Amino acid sequence: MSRPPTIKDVAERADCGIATVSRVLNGRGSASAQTRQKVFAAAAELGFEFSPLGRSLQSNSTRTIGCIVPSLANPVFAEVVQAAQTEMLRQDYQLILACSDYDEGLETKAIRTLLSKQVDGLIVTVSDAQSSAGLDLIRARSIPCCLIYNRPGNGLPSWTVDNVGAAWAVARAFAKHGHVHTGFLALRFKRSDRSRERYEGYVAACTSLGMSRPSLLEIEEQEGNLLELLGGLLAENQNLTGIFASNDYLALAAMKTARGLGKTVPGDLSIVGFDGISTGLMVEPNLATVITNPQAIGRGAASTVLAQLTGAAAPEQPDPAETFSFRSGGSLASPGPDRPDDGEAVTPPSSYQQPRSR
Amino acid sequence: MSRPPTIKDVAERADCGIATVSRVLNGRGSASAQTRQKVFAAAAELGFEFSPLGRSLQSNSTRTIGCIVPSLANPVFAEVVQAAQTEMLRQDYQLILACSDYDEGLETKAIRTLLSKQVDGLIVTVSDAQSSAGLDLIRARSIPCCLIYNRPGNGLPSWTVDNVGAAWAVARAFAKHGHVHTGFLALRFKRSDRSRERYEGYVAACTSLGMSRPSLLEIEEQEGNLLELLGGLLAENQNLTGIFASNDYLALAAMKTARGLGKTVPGDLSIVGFDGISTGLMVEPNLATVITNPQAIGRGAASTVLAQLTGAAAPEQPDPAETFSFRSGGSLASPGPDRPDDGEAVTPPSSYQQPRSR
DNA sequence: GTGAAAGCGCTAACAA
DNA sequence: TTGTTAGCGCTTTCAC
Repeated sequence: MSRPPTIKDVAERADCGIATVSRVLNGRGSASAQTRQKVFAAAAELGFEFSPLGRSLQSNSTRTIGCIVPSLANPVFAEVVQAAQTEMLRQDYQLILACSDYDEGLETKAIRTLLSKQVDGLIVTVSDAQSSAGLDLIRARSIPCCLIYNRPGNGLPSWTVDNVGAAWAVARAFAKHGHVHTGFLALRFKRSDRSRERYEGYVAACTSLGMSRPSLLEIEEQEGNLLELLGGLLAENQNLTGIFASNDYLALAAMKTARGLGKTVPGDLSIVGFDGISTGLMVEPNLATVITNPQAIGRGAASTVLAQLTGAAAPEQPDPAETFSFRSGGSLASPGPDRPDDGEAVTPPSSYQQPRSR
Repeated sequence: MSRPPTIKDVAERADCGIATVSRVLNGRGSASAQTRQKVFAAAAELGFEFSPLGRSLQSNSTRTIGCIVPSLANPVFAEVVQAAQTEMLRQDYQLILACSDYDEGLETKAIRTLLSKQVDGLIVTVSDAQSSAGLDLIRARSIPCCLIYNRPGNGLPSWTVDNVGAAWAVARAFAKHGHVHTGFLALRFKRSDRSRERYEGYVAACTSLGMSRPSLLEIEEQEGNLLELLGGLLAENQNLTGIFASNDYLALAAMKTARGLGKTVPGDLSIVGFDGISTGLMVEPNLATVITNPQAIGRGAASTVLAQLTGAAAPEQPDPAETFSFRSGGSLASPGPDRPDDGEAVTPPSSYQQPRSR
């Protein structure tokens, strides 16, 4: 099979000029019924398709959107990316993916690379939206861009979760169950402004609600020995009756670790996660957590960028209160002797929430 | 900020021809030291970068690889994609992602789209490599392509897991523990040749090992009510003492469901998964499973495609026996009264296996 | 209604 | 050593 036919081949076969082919096939300008016929026939016979390359060079647009997330190993980002990709495809845009591995340097490098690749827009999560060199590059080129999971700002829109509101919901849940001394468990705290936002919101909420200031249980890096590190942390913080983990995976790990230390969950230690990944429902007891909707975020961010490109109206973002809902679960109960949770949701489920599928 | 400078701008500023700029900046051909100096200076001052578009049009290559997987919601694919992306980036290639959602039609459509986008190569998982229309398109254009998780064949290489070997390992583990009546649990069985391969291998192994022919517990589709569907299946198959699930997520769901039916795991029902996702270690009891290495597969597939592009030697694939290892766990024990597993691995861990990170 | 021609940014062949 | 030129596939004036 030789190389794909070009507009020239079609013109030759239809016995007309290339401009005519372009016009006919693009439905622009005029052409006699007969010419149209011939051109369509020729194109069909040759199996002709426009080369996006020639077009891009000409139009200076690639119908391509760059997407940068820290890691697909985090199912939340995996879902976001997939949803974004699906939405772009609907509008005939392609998604170029890059992972920053939670590294600010790689982040900036990836942005630079994608920009030089002439992407028409970007969807990005950075570790710190306020101080990101990469975002500066984007703004300098004034290319459509939408953040995800970052705080909006500096002129860039963002689809995210109301971290502070969610942290308050968690604090209220702990308070309601009579917890006083709780901790906030985070991985790579320094590299994630969303994690910090959750923490700060949580601190504010706890103190406001009359609980003691939550301890910060921080895990720096690698996780080969995540369980060991966690074991150390939990052992050092025996006074805590509850832990709010900055994501579900950590929460599950904490449950596991607590068990390993001979503690019962929720009897000796209550645990609440964040994200609402479906595995949280597979464990015993069920994981209490903050449910978010990565699909809506991915779809929304994609629409936002595409809207800027096409001049369409930007999609409306949901009310912050609708960006999450609290799910109670067996992992949260009153401290002391085991007592099952009453199952009452603190935040009512909203229509924004949708069943997860895989 | 105006549009990025072109080679012409540089030539003007360096007071020379555009060809000279091209030569100097690309390090091809010769140029006097002085000219070189001027060109470099001009390029630097202008912040010039080659436009990949012009280059592509010229060279007929986009430095872009398409990647199609069923879904990123499956952490195995998420890891594969990320690993592939990382490897491509190392060689300055971009990764365009598309998800087929386990739909053969979308699969073909995605392949068609990416081909028309002029990707230089493809990394693909199809639902059935033997009968895929999309793969035919790829072969027709003779574009470098590497399958993942599919059986190699029809001239296309594939990085995958030795599904049959792994199924045998699982069967041997069940046999060793004295199980006779077991079942194979699969989701979307019809749409996944890898799932079928695991099943067929498992059937062969069980019968060879003197166990009864395993039942096929099949779940068609959606999972909104996955747990309910599973409940039904398990209830209908009370005679089984063991279940081999075609992936870990299903395995975890089965554990949950079994508990819901008042069964103990592994006392009343032993469960073995497939994939080795890290969450399997967070549950109680630990999930016995087949550990695979998606990262190696993603990296390998990427290298394989890139090698074809650059003419480098294709990376060597690991011995099939090294593509997986069996991990024993608390979810597998002898049927009857609870008896803890002895923890002995059936397949020795190999250097091919690496710690998962997220 | 239609085609010739310029030009998008680049590389490579060919002259000079 | 260097510049000129001809495309790569396409869109878009602008004459005809």
